[in-house]
Amino acid sequence: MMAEAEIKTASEQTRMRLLDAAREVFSENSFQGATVREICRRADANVAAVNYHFGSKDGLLAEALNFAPLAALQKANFSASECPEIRLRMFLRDFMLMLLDEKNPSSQCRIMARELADPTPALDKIVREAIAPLHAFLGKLVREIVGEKTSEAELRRCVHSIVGQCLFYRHSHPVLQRLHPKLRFDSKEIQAIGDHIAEFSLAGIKQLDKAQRR
Amino acid sequence: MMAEAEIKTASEQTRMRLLDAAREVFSENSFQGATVREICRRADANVAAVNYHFGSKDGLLAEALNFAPLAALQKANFSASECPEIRLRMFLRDFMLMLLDEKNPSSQCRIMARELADPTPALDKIVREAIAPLHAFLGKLVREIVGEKTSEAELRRCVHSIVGQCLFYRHSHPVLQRLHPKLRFDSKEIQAIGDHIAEFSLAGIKQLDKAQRR
DNA sequence: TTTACTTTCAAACAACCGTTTGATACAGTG
DNA sequence: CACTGTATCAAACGGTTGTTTGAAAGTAAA
Repeated sequence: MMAEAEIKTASEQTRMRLLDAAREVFSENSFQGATVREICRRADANVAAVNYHFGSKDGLLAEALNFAPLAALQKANFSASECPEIRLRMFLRDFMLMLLDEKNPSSQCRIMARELADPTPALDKIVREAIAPLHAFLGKLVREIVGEKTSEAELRRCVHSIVGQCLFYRHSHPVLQRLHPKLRFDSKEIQAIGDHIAEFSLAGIKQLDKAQRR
Repeated sequence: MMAEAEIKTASEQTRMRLLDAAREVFSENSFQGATVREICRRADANVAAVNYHFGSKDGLLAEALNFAPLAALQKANFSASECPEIRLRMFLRDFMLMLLDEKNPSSQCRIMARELADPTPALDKIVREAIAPLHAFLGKLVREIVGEKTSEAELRRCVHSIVGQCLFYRHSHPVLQRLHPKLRFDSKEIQAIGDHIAEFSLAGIKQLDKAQRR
């Protein structure tokens, strides 16, 4: 019954190897493009292992998703005592590192970004557990910056503008590589991108605030 | 040898039916998700027709792409005599209509947006003929607004911010439907989105200009 | 009509997909 | 030891994919 947390049975080890491989492959290919055979190859497991442990390819994806890191980011940010402008800046830095840094292990966000375009049976879970909380979090943050007068529709569009800028770099990565072959997305460049999005968005948000008073 | 432009041979008619159906199916599904059989079914053609007329599924996609409407938009905008701020506003309205309006026939932009995420043999053509010119066009427009002092890197990030906001609504359409089920993307809402992106971005651009002078 | 060429079509092809099967090895318990 | 449920494995299954084939139909000039 696994007394020690470190010592896992052989079965649990292959389960974890499968989950790791799945996160890798699903973040590199689309759901249709990712194959069970490739996942099992990387996990050094038999093709039947996926169906044995997770029931199906869908089930594997659902279990591979874990948005705890994203939630932790929001929680930490929420309890920070800084002003909302600085908190937005901080969050965007961390979020972009999570989205773009290859060394960052939380490829779940990359899967999430990928699955936006064509829906998967797992999309409902992604929306419920990751996207909806993220939009709510950003909505509150923006609300702190703009006044109460701003309508819900305009607030929502601001959140969309912020998220859209962030996801662009992930979605369009293959394109950006061809447009600007010399550009490297090291952690310094990623931070610069995060800062740019923060400044750009703060100006956009405050302009809306001003237009309201006019 | 086809004297009249309107009267086409039977062969050319099926070619066009195939291209129309291909644009439909490719804009609804990913490249991997779209099947040759479905395209031929909608075009009332035999399965072999695709390979006979276009060589392969790749070739069909390549020929189905036609970015003339997008280029026309840029050209018309470029020769307008308005100030750059208003031209940006105008362009974003038209561009969002092209991206989101189901009644808009130029589904090529929808295919383009779709293909950003996972590359296809046609991606090189898309980048060359559509994305690179689009970024160059927006780059010039933004350059007219900000001064000459702004660095190329920052200018590029502004373009990315604008394009990112636009593409977000196309990419995340399935997600937005679940987040805000009541929201309908009729042409009025699309124009409001375009205007929001314009205002939001203009503030972001000008803030960058001010930060420069500081 | 005969001839030559183009276009369509049903059928089949080879490759790959997710999933299932049944045998086999292996653990832990009595 | 035997027994039992779990985990792995090679192999196969049924289905779908893009593509090819070879015959049939259509077209147009000689």
